[in-house]
Amino acid sequence: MSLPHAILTALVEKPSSGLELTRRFDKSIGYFWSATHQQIYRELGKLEADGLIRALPGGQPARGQKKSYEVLPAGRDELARWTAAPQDPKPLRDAMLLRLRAAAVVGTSGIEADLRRHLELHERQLAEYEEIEERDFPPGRDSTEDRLRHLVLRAGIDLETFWTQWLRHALTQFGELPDEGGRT
Amino acid sequence: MSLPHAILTALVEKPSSGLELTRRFDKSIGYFWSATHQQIYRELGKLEADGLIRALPGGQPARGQKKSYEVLPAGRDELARWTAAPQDPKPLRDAMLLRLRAAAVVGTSGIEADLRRHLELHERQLAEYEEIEERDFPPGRDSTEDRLRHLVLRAGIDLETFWTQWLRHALTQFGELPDEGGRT
DNA sequence: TCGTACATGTAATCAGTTACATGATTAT
DNA sequence: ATAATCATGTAACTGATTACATGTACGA
Repeated sequence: MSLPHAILTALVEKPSSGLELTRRFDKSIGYFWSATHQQIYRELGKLEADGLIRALPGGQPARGQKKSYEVLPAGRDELARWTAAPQDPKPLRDAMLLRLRAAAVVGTSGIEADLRRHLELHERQLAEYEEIEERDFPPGRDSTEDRLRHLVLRAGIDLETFWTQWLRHALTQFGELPDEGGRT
Repeated sequence: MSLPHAILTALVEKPSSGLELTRRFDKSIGYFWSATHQQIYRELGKLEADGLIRALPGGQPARGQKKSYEVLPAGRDELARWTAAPQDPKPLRDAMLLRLRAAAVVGTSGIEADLRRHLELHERQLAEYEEIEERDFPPGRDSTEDRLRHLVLRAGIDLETFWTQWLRHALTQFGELPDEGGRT
């Protein structure tokens, strides 16, 4: 149940319309909690009905017209409550690891190309994160808020670093492997 | 759409009943693709209807009676097809990172205790993985199948190592932070 | 007036979770 | 007999994804 809180966080940072939120969920917050515009509009409706946010005054009408929201005190309270409440980490769920486990019994043919492709994708993501770090967190002077945001970005950087290293290591194994590991 | 393939992989490794699969999904395969018994029984029904698996001969009847399944050639083919097919990595979705981002705007009070708790949980998981590595992959002699399974376990170990390090780093930051970062 | 980008939404479907129901087997 | 455990399932709900629908504003 984190999507409403992701939206609240984004709206506290800056009041926005649905489409603006959608764009921000394509980067920034979306780097660790993605959402589509359909999810966002639905959730905005619920949050408004629950009295956690409201449409910015300036009476905008219906369809096709921009409608911006801001967080109400109740919304800020709910966000603070959720942030402090204990939550168990979700167990890992990764399809590539599953595919390698499957490859151990049905053969590895075909998977190597996709490992290479994933390596490229993770390298690209890592480069993007590192650009952001250079741009937004120059060495030396992080404010309190910046320090936390930097910490989150560091997690992204370190995770992408892990994946690129692990994928490179995986690919070295493939040079030594027969193309078919399964008993077909 | 990976659950059926996780089950196929488990059943190729060893024909099993629903409950046996459930137990194996609490460890082993479940370490990177978890599933509850409800999901598993539902999926076993679908896989049987689709002709990818079948109940082991020895005419078992209905409720309360054990019923084991094995993978049919069509199931093995489908698993090989899925393993080789390109799939995009799913974007990261992590509630703890979101909570820290939220903490940057509504204050950090309360979250530190949960960071410590997460650190303990990840340390425990890491220790468990390392035991498995020692027990199942002694240095030197990995077969082809073992090499792939070891690779997957390494990913688990390295990921847990990352989390423990990152959480420790995060906690050092908290010593220097005021309890309230938000403008209440 | 036509196409394109902006902007907000609905509907259907799918995957995962939670709560509950039912029967068989075994030990006390 | 009865309680605990093994074993298989149903039902309801929630969250996420995919496809589609509708309307506005603006430039060519």
